[in-house]
Amino acid sequence: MKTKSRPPRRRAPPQNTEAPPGEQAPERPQPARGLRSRTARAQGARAEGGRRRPGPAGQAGRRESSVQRRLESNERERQRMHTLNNAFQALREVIPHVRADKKLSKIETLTLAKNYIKSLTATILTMSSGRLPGLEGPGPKLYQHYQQQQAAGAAPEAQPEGHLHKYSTQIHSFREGS
DNA sequence: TAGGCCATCTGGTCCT
DNA sequence: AGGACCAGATGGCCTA
Repeated sequence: MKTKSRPPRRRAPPQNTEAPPGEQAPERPQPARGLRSRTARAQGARAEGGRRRPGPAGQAGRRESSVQRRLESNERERQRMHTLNNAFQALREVIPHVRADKKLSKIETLTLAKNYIKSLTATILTMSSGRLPGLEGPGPKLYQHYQQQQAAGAAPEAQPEGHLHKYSTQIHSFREGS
């Protein structure tokens, strides 16, 4: 895995939607000076060939309403992906990791989150099944759930210390930018 | 320059 | 029927 410290890339509003300019999402940044927007680039790419080239029915003969539906669908898909990316960003912000200057990739975020959750679970289990006699509620249930997971053959390395070690190792590997 | 990561478009499928 | 979801394709940006 490579180290990345690049600034967030700018996204541009769609160039080809029928929506009036006033309806552009305000949070959408303008394209960097001198750069074509992604939408424009994609449209260019479509014109240049590849899978996105309109089929025979889609060139001059495609009905206006069909084109309109496609544009609306594109916009919804864009919004959906923005929502997904916002969720990724929110997740990044609650996962402790060493290099705050380095933005975690999506796969790194998911992997780190998974192991972070496992390490927290292991920590809670250690506390609830051990030295906290007064603890009632989630502790024993959590422990039962954990044992069931183990019995179901979850992760072979799934020992409480193992999760913490794995998470810690992962953090360090990110620190070194590997 | 290669490889990783990403945004976007697109068509198919699922769901309400 | 229409929207949500998904995965493939594509090309740009960035770093090593």
